[in-house]
Amino acid sequence: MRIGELAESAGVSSQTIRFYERQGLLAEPARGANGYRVYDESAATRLRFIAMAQAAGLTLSQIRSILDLRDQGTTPCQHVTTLLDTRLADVRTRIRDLLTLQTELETLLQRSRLLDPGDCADQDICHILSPSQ
Amino acid sequence: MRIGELAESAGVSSQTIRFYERQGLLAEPARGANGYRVYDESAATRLRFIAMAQAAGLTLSQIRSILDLRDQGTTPCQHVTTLLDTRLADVRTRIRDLLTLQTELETLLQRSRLLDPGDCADQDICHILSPSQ
DNA sequence: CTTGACCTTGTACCAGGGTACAAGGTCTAG
DNA sequence: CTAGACCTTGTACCCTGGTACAAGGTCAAG
Repeated sequence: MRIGELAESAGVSSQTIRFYERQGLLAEPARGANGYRVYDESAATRLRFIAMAQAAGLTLSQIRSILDLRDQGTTPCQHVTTLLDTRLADVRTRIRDLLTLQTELETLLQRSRLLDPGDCADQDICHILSPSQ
Repeated sequence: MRIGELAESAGVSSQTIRFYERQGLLAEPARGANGYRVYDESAATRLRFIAMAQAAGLTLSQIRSILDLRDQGTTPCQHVTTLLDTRLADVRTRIRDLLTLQTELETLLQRSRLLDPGDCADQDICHILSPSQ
C-alpha cells in the first residue's frame, strides 16, 4: 500500500501520515525500489487506533506514549486507563468552567437587552462589559 | 505611570502590555524625555476592559474589534452583543460535545475495569481503545 | 514524448496568547 | 563610581495538530 492509499483508507492526508511519522507515531515504513513508502495492514490499524485515541481527547504525545509501550512489548492498558482517567477529570473540570461561563454570558446578554446603547459612556468602553457586575 | 506600575496594577507583565500595544489593543502611549512609556488612567481602564472581555471568552482580535469601534467614536454595544451571542452558542456546543466525550470516557473506563490486561492482544494495540464500541 | 497523478525532501506557516532573551540605555541610592 | 532596578528595541520561541509550498523524481496511459 502506498501513502496515498493508506491516507485515503484512514481518512487523513498523506501529509498527515508523514507528520505522524516525524512525530514517532508511525514507524518508518519499508521503501519500494523507487523510494516510495510501502505500508502493510498494521499501519492502517495504527492509524485507526490514533483516530480513536484522538476522539477520546488524548494528545498525540500521549498516544505516542501508548504506542511506545506497545512497541516495547508491554500491554499499555494500565497506562491507557490512567490517561483516560486524567482526561475524564479534565473534561469534568472543563465542563464546570464552561457552565460557569455560560451563566456569565447569559447574564451579560440579559444586561445588554436592558441597557440602552445611547447610554454607553466612553470611559466604560462598553457598559455591557463593565466592572459593576 | 510607567509600564511597570501599570502592569502591576493590572496584574499582567510589562511584556504583555508591550504585546498588547503591538496587537493594537493599546494605543502607543506618550513618552517621557528618556523614551519611557508614560500611561494615564485610561490605559488602566482599557486593561481592565481587556481582562473582562477575555474572561467572557473573547479573543484578543475580537476585543480589538470592540476597542476599534470605540476609538472611532461608535458605541460598540451592538457588536459586543453579537460577539457574546456567538460566543454563548460556541460555549453551548462545546459543553454538549464535552458531555458526549465524558460519557464516552466513562464507558471506556468501565470497559477497562472489565477487561484483563493479560488479554490485550498486540494487533489491537490496546483493547480498551478498540474499534468494537 | 508528454501529460498528469502520484511520490520524495525540506522548509515555512497558521492560530492564540503570550514568554524569553539579548544587548543596551537610564536613574537612584549608597 | 558602581550596583541594581527599571526601561528600550528586536527577535525568537512555546504548544498543538497539522497545512502549504517549492523543487524535484517516478510511472502509466495515450
